[in-house]
Amino acid sequence: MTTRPPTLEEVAQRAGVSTGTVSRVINNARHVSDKSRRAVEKAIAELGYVPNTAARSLATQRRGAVVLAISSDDPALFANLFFAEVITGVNAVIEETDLQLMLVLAASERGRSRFGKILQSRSADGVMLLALKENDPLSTMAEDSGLPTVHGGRSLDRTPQWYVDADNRGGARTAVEHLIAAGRRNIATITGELDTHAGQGRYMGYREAVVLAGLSDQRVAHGDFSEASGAAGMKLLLDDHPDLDAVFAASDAMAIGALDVLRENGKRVPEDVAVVGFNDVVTARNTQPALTTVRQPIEAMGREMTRMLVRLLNGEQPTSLILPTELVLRAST
Amino acid sequence: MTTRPPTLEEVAQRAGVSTGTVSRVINNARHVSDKSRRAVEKAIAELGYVPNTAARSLATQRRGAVVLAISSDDPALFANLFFAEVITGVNAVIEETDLQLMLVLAASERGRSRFGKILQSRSADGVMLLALKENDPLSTMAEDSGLPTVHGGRSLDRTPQWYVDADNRGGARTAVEHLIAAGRRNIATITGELDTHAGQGRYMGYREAVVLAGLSDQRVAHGDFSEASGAAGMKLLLDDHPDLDAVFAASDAMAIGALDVLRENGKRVPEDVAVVGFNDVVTARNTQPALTTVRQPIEAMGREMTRMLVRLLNGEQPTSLILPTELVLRAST
DNA sequence: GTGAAAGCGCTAACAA
DNA sequence: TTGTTAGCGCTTTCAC
Repeated sequence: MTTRPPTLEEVAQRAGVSTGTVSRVINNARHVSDKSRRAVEKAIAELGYVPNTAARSLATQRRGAVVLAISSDDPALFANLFFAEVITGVNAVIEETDLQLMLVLAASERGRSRFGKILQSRSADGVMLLALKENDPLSTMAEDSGLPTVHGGRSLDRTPQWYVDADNRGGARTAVEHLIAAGRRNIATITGELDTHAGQGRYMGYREAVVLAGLSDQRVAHGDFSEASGAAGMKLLLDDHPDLDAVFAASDAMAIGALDVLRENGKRVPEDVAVVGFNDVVTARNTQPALTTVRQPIEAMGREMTRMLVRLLNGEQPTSLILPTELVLRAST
Repeated sequence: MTTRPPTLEEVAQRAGVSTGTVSRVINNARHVSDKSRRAVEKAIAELGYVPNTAARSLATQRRGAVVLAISSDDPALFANLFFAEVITGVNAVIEETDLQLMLVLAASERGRSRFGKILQSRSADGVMLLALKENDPLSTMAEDSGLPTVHGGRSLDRTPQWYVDADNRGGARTAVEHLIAAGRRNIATITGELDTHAGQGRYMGYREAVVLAGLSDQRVAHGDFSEASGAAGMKLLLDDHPDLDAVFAASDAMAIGALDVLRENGKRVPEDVAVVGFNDVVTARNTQPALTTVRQPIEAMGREMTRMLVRLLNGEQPTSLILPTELVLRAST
């Protein structure tokens, strides 16, 4: 059944021209007469010719593929949603090109070494890296490989040359300013991991907003983005600052944990305490009450990362990007 | 900077053997003396040699890659979660092999034609298909291509040769039997789209359970898996069968819609009406009350699909699989 | 057990 | 504008 696909040479014979001409038509180079072009196109259509990608790669030294590497040890749900959205964005741009998308989930040691192999064997022309953790080994590997690399997000230690990130700081600031505008004065925050750029940025955004408004920035609990840490943080805050009237949580998961604790402690949301989260994953809509949150342009990040990489592959100079976030108002504020 | 990677020939020179021998070592064929083998391995290590995949593909006529194609027009959230989990499972098995994973999200016409190109140009050795819709064009394309193809899920019209599916019928039956065991007698269902295998199977499971218990299977509303259709279905059921004391919804989203309507109508869950969903996506845990649901082994589906494809590529005969589901008990029943 | 050499299907440089 | 041909880096016969 599986009959060998036609080769370029067969197309040439059928069209009555040389392989060089066929190749020129396919890669639509100049210097081809209309006559030959038409003959070749006819032959291609008749034979159902499709170029052999391996042969082409070997000849051109280009792979026609890019890899999206995701390094995730994170709590499954958030990470899943996040990467699904990123992939959707990436795919949208990839579809407009002739590139193919290779996916590497490099959580394990094994995954990392596979990623290394791909880089070394030049199986891909470029890489997009979604390193949700700091100091990710993948980042160094990609750099060492010399392949064009675009990062999603930044680390604290060093800013990659090409990256797309969400405006964590601005988003947090806007969220807290919203609380202030709504008349809240004793605003607390539950931070994410402060050794991440996102965690740091969101904390800075909080401080900026409260300090600029002449309010105290001392109502702080430190979490790690997880629901449990949000609950724990909320308990601490309630103990230490019983006067608080608003909480900005650096993730929706933490906000959800905080909501639970507030409910247990008989605090009404938003009457007694307003709550804002960050992310807008599914859950935000289904909490009680629905959670006001800062929406990140996750799909757009995927799109822009891909556009950036494509530019890089074309030899153009792209610009790193910080994408704006959006405050989504719901019942919790 | 980007210096050309070492070739097999260079390894051969360094090791003082022929390229043939190096190749034999790399593909660990027999007929290599320990001496040569060691020399070659040393040279490989020293040079940091990694085979050029394009050249290898050209020579072997194998691509060393499989494609996971997802055809999704579905409501973003569920589809995202679903495919993220599948991908995780797929990746886990892929990591154990030398295969590379290509991802094609073929929602648009463009995506479909890209998929076709991949098949025709033999850029992949096999394909995994996650066609969330029935009668998906991708399915036909894959079949026509003659490439080994494994399906996730089945369609109603025809059962693919190789597939992995969840036990929709059994899961539904178990869920409803649970309701019966809990003393419910007037059990309703909100079905999913009945032109899908999953929708049909879950409906059948419901009927099986109630009929076998000597109860009525007439409390039925038809939905389309979406939250809105769940709400609509629940309204109809409440009108037509005010005596109902339990609802089995064929998706969590519909269950959530149903919960809202029940609340609006002053029905207590689970006191007045017990509710069971199907799927166990994130939201299920955060509903009020938390939703009892049938959990599908989504990640396992990804894993098993991949194992099946790998077997096919190895020329073995796999067996199509129906994976068991699990009832997750929470507060809503 | 090993080496030599003929491809795999395409591109690109050079000649014509 | 077109044809010819030498690779691209690997695998795999076939001799030895």
